[in-house]
Amino acid sequence: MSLPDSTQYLPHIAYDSVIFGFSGEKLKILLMEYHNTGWFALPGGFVKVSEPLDEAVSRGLKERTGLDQIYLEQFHTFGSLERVKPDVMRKILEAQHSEVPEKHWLFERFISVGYYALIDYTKVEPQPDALSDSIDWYDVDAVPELLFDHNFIVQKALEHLRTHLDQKLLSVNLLPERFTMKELQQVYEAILDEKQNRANFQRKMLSLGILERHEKLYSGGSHKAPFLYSFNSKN
Amino acid sequence: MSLPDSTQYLPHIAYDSVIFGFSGEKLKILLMEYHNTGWFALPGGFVKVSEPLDEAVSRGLKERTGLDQIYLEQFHTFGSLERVKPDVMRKILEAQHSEVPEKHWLFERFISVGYYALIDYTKVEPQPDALSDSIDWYDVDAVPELLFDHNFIVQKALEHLRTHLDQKLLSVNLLPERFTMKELQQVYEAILDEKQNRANFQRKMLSLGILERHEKLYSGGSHKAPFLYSFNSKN
DNA sequence: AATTAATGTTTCACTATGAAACAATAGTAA
DNA sequence: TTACTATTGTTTCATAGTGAAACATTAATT
Repeated sequence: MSLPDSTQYLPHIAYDSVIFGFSGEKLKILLMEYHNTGWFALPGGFVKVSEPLDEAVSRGLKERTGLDQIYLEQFHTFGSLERVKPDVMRKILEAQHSEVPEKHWLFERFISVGYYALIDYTKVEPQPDALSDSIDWYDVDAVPELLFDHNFIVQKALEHLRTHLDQKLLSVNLLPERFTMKELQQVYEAILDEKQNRANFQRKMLSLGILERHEKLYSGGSHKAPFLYSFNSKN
Repeated sequence: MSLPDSTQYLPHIAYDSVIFGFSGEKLKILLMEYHNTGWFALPGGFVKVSEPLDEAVSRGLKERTGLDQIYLEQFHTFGSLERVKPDVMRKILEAQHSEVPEKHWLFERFISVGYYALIDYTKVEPQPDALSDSIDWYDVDAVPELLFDHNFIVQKALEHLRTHLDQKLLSVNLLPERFTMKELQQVYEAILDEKQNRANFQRKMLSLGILERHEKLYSGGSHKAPFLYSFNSKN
């Protein structure tokens, strides 16, 4: 495999994406592990010379998750000098390329635009990219040490997600088409990292007028069966 | 005057700043007018090769306003293709340089990071930069047509400011050290673009526990004198 | 001393919210 | 059939917050 071509991409500009999913219990993010290094990092990429920034991120996300039409939000752009670590980048390339030149555009300074994505965990088959061994889900409360400033980026993404959870009804994107009230509450609790009162949560959600109630879900348990809901597409 | 040097700055990366001030009645922003073109744009600039992004913006702001230690917030990064207009950039340069080369780094595609600043209107003597004739205050509800996507950038900055007004107590930065409750209310009304109820506004502000009450301000009017307040520095 | 205009405060109805109790129900077991 | 259990759906009640209006205070003027 050859090194990425410097003429195809804008130099100095990258993006990193924090891809959130909900396992049914915990909030998780996708992390990559680089070949032969044991190093973890966020999935990211570069912007083609004639490609909108947003589209570059969508493209990368599609490659990594197979999903199209994902909920994507830009939250911050990272441009400190501490994040510049050409040696690390060199080691990553050397771990799988026999011939790495002295100078290369990937060793220069990058300013990175942070995006987060919310996806239906059940629909994804994570795909590693050329540089990485594996890509997998990790609990947000057990993220390993990441390269560059990526732990900081994850933290910022979480903050942004929390503060905008309500106004944007973000939970839509983390659940399957139909879900129970309990599942919805669990998403909220996972994101906000705090318990919600069951009765009040239900009242609040129903009062928003964005939920449509469907048939009951008979799970086989010896207790009342919950209704299934979907988000009202009119909103 | 010579053209800016391509080796000194990161190519393809710019910033634009929406600088808000409060006149005592209206919310205003600083706009530049380019030499010999009649064109208006946001003040912006480029990032030096070894300079943190945030610092580049602070530096530009200091040059434009003379102020240090300004409240600055990054709100969005703009990377569409529509914003790429090399012809416009060429005309701006040609309007004051006799010799403009066919190729120049300023004519290439730029991704721009948007910041907004909140400053004390009374403390500023706006300073034009090399490319601009003048820099002046304009009411946010009467912004002229701007170059590139700058009208869109202003709109996004306003949205961000509005949604974060309360949580970050942003009004601090738009007022002088001591101010009346009425002035504080006027800042809120100017930013939110809607009237606030006087009694409730006062109650809410006082209940936050962030205001310190000082002596009264005797303006000479034949009516009760208002107290002066300052923001409690403990917060 | 009366008047005026702006500011400071209180009241009251109404809504929102947190905690708890109550009601309904799908399955299990007697 | 009938109790029993676990979970979900709903109601109640006390409390806090909010919007609109009225009331109270006061600096200057007449």
